[in-house]
Amino acid sequence: MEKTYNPNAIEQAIYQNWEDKKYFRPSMDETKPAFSICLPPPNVTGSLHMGHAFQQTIMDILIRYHRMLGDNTLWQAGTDHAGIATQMVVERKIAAEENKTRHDYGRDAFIKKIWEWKEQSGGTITRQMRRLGTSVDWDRERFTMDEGLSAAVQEVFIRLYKEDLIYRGKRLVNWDPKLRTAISDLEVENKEVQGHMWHIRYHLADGKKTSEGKDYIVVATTRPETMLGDTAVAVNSEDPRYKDLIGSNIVLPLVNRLIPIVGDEHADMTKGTGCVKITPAHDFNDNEVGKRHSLPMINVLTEDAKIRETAEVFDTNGEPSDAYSNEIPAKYRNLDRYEARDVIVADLEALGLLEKIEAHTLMQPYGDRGGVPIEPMLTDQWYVRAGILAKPAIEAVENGDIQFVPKQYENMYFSWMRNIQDWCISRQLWWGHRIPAWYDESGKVYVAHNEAEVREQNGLSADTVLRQDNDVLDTWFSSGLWTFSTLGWPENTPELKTFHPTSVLVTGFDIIFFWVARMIMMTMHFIKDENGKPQVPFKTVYVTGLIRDEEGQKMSKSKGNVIDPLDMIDGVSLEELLKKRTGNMMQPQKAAKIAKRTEKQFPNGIEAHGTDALRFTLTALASTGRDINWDMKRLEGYRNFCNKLWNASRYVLMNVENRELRKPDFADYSLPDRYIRSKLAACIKEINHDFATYRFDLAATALYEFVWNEFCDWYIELTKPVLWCKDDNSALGGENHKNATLYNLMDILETILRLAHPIMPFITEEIYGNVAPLIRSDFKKGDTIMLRAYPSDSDFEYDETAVSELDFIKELVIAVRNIRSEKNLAPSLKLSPIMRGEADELAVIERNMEFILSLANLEKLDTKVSEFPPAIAKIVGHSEILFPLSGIVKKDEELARLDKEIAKVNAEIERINNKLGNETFTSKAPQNVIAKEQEKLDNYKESLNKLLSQKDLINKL
RNA sequence: GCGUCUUUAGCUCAGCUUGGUUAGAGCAUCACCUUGACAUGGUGGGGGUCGUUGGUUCGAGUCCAAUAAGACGCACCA
Repeated sequence: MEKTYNPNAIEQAIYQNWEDKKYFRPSMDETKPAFSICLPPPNVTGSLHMGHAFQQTIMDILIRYHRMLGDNTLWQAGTDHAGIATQMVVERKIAAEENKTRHDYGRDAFIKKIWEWKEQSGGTITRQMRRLGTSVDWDRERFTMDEGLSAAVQEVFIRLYKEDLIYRGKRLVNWDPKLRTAISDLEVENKEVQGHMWHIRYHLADGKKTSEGKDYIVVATTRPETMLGDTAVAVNSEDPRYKDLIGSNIVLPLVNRLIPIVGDEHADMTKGTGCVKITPAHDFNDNEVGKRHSLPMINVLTEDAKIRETAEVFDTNGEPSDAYSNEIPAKYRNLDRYEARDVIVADLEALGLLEKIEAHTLMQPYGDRGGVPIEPMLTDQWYVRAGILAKPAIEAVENGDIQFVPKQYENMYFSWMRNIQDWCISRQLWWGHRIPAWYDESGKVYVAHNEAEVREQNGLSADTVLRQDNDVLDTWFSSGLWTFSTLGWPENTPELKTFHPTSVLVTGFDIIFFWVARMIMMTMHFIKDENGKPQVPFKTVYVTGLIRDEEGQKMSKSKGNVIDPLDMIDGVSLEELLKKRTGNMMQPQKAAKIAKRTEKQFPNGIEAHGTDALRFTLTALASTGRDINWDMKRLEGYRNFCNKLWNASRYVLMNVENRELRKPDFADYSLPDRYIRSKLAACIKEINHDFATYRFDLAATALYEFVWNEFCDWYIELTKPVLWCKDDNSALGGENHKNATLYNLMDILETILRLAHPIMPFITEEIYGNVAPLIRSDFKKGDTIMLRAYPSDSDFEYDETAVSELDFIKELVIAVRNIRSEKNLAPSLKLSPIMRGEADELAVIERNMEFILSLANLEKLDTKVSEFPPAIAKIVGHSEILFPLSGIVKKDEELARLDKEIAKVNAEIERINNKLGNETFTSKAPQNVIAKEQEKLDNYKESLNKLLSQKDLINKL
């Protein structure tokens, strides 16, 4: 093995080997429990970010752990087709390269172009996943537009339609005028913007007056251009100012449309003027008001949010209507919505109808893809009746069939599911699953698998003209089927039977509504067990926090604070990092600031740390449900940990070189041998428990603590006196002892590697290849650690006596080191202290003398002295270690040290005395607590006595 | 407005479920040490009135209430 750990040199070759050998496939051993995870399919246009790295690390730990437990383990992976995102990527590409739009191509040719792009560039993220070491079954990789998955999507659509759970209707949707498609309210991002509130006078018709004698009322709006579509003004029915006007009419300015005043609870007497203009075709609240009062709806906007040539007038049910003229004043036609706003405001002002303009801060909805304000728009769309599907989905979480970790996310789930709205599933895009619906010339709709089936099922002749719906389905519609469509549904495959329901879903909380909720609804509707009971898609939902930057800010391209996980693995130069962060920006004016901050934070770029260090860091920070503020220093620390493990392994291997190990007699194990076996037993138990309870952070800490603080700091040091012992007749000497300790070193190391493998797959595999063949006869060169058994509680025994004896010896060694440091004694100086104390403790010392002399660097440690010279003393256990060093040490200094110790012990004694003297404590506290306090008190008193007599002794010098 | 979460050492975080040693870890910091696995190292040290206030209790970092600051979700936004 190389002297220094160099992850770059090992990781990629190891992964290639794993993948070539198909180790990631499930065993398909039906006698073993099945364990399966579906990877939340990343967007095919995406690249790996810290959130992916985090979640995939967690998933890979679970998968590797269960695979090593012997479970029949499947990690199902793939990508989704990301309708809008992918279409935009390819549109930009053809615009840049060929100066063409998708319309120049035409639908079929454009879709072909997207497939070409997908073949070439769609694999970025899956290539990156391999660098993380993810053990997904690549042979089963799926894409939501695959033939099989598309068949599932079509089948689901048709069945839901036949069950009347899908319908088509003219409804108000969130419309992205840039992308010219409906988007879901979850793709809408509300941003605070500075706007205005315009107060506009609407004159009353027929000479009516308000109670104050005015011939107009005032409405306030932030979107004056929508007034072209007003079909009423609402006032509250209780409002004394206006209730008498209900039923009378308004003359809508600029348009001269006669519209009614209606009484509706939506109008809040305490807000604004109390009068609200009602535009049912362009506002969600107004739309509700319109329905309550059967108001017509007038659409005045085109699909790119310009004022129309002529308005579309519908009745309250969305049927074309001639209740109002469709004319729009000529000067506003074809103006963009914001131009129209300016012109309309100016015209109102000119007419003296603009009462006032106020500055107003409002939350404006933006499309998160297109980046422009969305517009509520009246369009024909397809909907899923989500309320009906939500019911069993809510129950599944209520009754514990599905559990969220951490639990508080269940509240978020419930609050969303209990107010669920019908789900608009149609999108006006070309890339996606085209809706399997056909229309005849009269507009009648037919739903079936294909046009031929439509004709056959409905007895339509060959010359009946049919045209297919132009729209495609929301990407989430297909990813909502992910857990079962990837397993082969609607075919009844063995995989579906074995791996469904899946075991755990690992995802970010931001996706609970988008995806988790829909997956639960869809799965429970379509997948039933042999008793007809709806199956859940997964039993546990593990929700991760967000990875933020070191200041707690969200990582985003626009903030320029993104750290690419691969840059932490491979390293990156400052130049390269600056290029990544400031190149190709939406807001180039921020580039200078970002560059400055980046230069300050990473003056030398980012060093390579390797995948294992990155994974370990993510694991150590994964306490449940908390956001993580990323800390480079922690990554460095865990890279050092990898190096530590690497070098400890080198030490072990160097010592077993050219040596045949044999399983030792138990009697030949040294005290440290038995001690480390006990600590390992505890560590194994802890880590198994932590994995079972999703406390990956605790598992990582336990491993770190054991490897560094027990194995390296103490045990390895304690093997040196045995391995270097020249005297075959000493207590530690001889071939049997050497063999036992070496075997034990290998035994422990081999187990550590298996224990650590799910978290740090590469370094453990690399070292294991060198270690296992020397000690495990069932492991052949070229085998993998991946498929070895995970360490279990029963592999090692916990020996309490060994632990307490070695703890005592550690305490003794630390006491010597302490004195050296306090008294500024050179580490090379060989000391010869003496012991005074209890027979039991002295016996332990005698039995392990060579370990103590070696670790504490002592000439000798006399336990059989009866006359004690003046000395510096330290309390160890119930004994004292004495350093007869009066010549070197100043009397005053030593007295001061003792006084400090005495004061400390006295403070403790007083504290406990107070406690025990408190009658309410002794009468109410449980016996064992009191006994514990009493024991502590006795120990402190014993220490105090020793310190006092020591002080006496020094004083007499 | 409603709800959830967070607040512990200079920094990043455990500990709170189930109240009971002197509140822990990594990094940073200080001193010493190039000893034959490792300077990406070793040894020893310093550093915290656990956001604030009140309550319950013999006893509160831990339970309860209020409050402050921050994050997030939902609703509202004429």
